[in-house]
Amino acid sequence: MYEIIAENNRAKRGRLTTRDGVIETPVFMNVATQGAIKGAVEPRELTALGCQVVLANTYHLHVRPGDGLVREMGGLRAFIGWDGPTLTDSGGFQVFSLAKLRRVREDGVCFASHVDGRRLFIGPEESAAIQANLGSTVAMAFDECAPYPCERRYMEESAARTVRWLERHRAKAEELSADIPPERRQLLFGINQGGTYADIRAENAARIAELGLPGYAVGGLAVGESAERMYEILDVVTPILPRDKPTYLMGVGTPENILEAVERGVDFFDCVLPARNGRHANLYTSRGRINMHNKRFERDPAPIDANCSCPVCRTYSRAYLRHLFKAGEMLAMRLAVAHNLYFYNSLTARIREAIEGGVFAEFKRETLEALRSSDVA
RNA sequence: GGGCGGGUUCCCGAGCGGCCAAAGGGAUCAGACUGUAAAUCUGACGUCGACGACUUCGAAGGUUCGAAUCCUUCCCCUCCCA
Repeated sequence: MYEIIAENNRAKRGRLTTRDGVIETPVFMNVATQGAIKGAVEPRELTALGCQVVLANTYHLHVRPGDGLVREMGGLRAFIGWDGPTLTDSGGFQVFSLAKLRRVREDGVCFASHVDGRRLFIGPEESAAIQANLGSTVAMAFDECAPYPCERRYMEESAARTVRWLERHRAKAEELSADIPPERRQLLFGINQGGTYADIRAENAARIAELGLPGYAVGGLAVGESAERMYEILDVVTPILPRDKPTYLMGVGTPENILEAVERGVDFFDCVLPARNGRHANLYTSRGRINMHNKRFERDPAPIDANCSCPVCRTYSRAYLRHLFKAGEMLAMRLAVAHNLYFYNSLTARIREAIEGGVFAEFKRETLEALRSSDVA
């Protein structure tokens, strides 16, 4: 059940109560595609890093170790040792990221496994069944994340097909959960598509909004178009999607993107950036991103971010982090990813506070200004 | 003392008469990364007033139109024999 606790213009401060726990929004979900945060941060450490929701992937867990196995092990949460809510992406993103290994058809998508090349088919029914086995708190509808740029005709077809898939996905999910009491059922979020075509987006959003789903996502953004274009699309779409349901901007984004999207009414986010950038020695600070490989940190005794109170910043210096990266120590990534996740989780926590306090606009302006200051030395 | 092999740009290591400022690694210095086929990828890496010029391949001479590559001497190093 989703309730709006506070609003600043279009920005929402919400709360989604699920069978697996409460999610305070805006929220940043921490990405654990294969049931693990890349960079070796343990699931049990995530709470201390401010994480509320762990995101995993349908395609990847289906390929390995197999969703049947996860079910046998008690479901995703028991399997990975995470108590809180989870969300599984449907495999729709792999239609985009594994474009060379798949073929899209009306009934679904044929993949050649990226692991061993074996053929596998995922359509809305398969995705629903896999996610039911995984037992995630929130399941995402199986969609096609179309590339950018994308021809208008293809985008029209693709978005329309994704709507048909959504209807099938919902029917299959209902069938699979027939025996489960309503309050124990997995939530299904529909996904808006349409690329950068405002009219396709708008029509698509109106269509899926009618379905009365417990949440809606905006997909297919941040795939190459400019940030400005992305904001324009959000301006078109978020007013059409039901405001009394959570809105999830998939795969986004930078701290700046998140602030801009919250302002436009988005309350769920996820992104690989904090983990990937962490592994690549790029650390977030309140005054912009820094590259820990840089020579200027060689003898820097300061923490990554003087304004950060994460476990890493409370203990270790930039000089030590830089040394760990230079030496290729695994600990470098672990610490860097932990810090970056904390940064993102804490950013959304501060956004929630700001909206509650009615000062989101000022908070956004000041935060953006600081992020752009690059005054990190 | 005799013999073999060898000394290449920060390191390792190709090259063995022109296509060589010199392969390939590493190190170093930068950069990218947005529902993760990513602990990955890209660029720079002798000097300079740089689509060109200049100085390099242990040292010094020499052969040649032209040498890191051939010859001579010298200086180091490895290994083998005394």
